[in-house]
Amino acid sequence: MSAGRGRQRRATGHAGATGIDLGPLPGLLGYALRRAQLAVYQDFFRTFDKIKLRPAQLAVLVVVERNPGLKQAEVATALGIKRTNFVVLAHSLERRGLVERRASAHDRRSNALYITDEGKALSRKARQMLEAHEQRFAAELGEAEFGRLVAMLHRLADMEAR
Amino acid sequence: MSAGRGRQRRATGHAGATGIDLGPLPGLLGYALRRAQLAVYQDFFRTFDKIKLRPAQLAVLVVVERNPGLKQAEVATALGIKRTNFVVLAHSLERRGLVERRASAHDRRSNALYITDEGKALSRKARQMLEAHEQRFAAELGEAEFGRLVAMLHRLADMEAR
DNA sequence: TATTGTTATACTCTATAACTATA
DNA sequence: TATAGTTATAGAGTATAACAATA
Repeated sequence: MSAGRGRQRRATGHAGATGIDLGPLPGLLGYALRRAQLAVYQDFFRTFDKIKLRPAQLAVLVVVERNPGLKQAEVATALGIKRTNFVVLAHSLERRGLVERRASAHDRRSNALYITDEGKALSRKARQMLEAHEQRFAAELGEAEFGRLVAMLHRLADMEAR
Repeated sequence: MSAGRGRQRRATGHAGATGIDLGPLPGLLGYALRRAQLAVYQDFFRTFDKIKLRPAQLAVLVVVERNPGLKQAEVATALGIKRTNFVVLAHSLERRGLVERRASAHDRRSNALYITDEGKALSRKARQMLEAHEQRFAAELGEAEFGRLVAMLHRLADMEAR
């Protein structure tokens, strides 16, 4: 019996060593994602503490640098941020002189975003930190596996909902 | 020239199709993790809306079921939750009659946690939903790749900090 | 003294409603 | 009417400090 019993995914015995039975949790994608996300973000915060950049701030800086003149709403939706929450984010970067908001000429409702020279300088610094940050994880898995991991994550993120 | 130029990781062109240049973001582990985490959690919320269980609540239920009599602090640290934040979490499960808190006999400071019959019944329902939830993503990647993904995530999570 | 559970508190992230000024 | 930016607000998740009861 017990022929085609299907999926198993038993406790992978990953970590903790608390002796506590986590049951199916270690085999669950969401649980593994949360643990990895936590570790990677921790490393991000440690790495970028020197220049006080949070992940979302860095993402905005990068997008604005590569796409000068975008409207706030465009940057926001490109990054999956609600435009209402984007306001304070853009404000924080503007206050620090990293990004400029200019009222658009042909549509005076919208703010066009531009990176400043100071923003570009910080972006250069950030790129090096980013490289070191990424490299720590890429080295753990090897470049090839690392690439496959990132690709798989995007594939899951891009799945049709429903 | 350009011989050993090292890491590249250019835009993977994953999604969005907004025409906006995201630069290095799609190649970044943290960015990919955030996108995948979001998608998987969205699916979790949709799936478990019927029984109104959040990820952390389910995790506690599972751990308490498999390890009857654990102290609050033990469950909390096993799941990477601060004991101070665990209080409301345990309370929410107790109010719903899924879990019981009994004062420990030999250490009257601590609460021992036990799953109730109602909790067990919900846990059974949850297991089926969990199976469906997981299967959606496992089917997208295939079981083998899915397993490798989860293993890689735990490996990153278990890396030495520093 | 140290630990367990607890309260209070604060900060971030995310989400919704409603306003304003433009279009 | 619809859209861009904004404000206010509320809910989670996570963090620290401080306290009472107990060890």
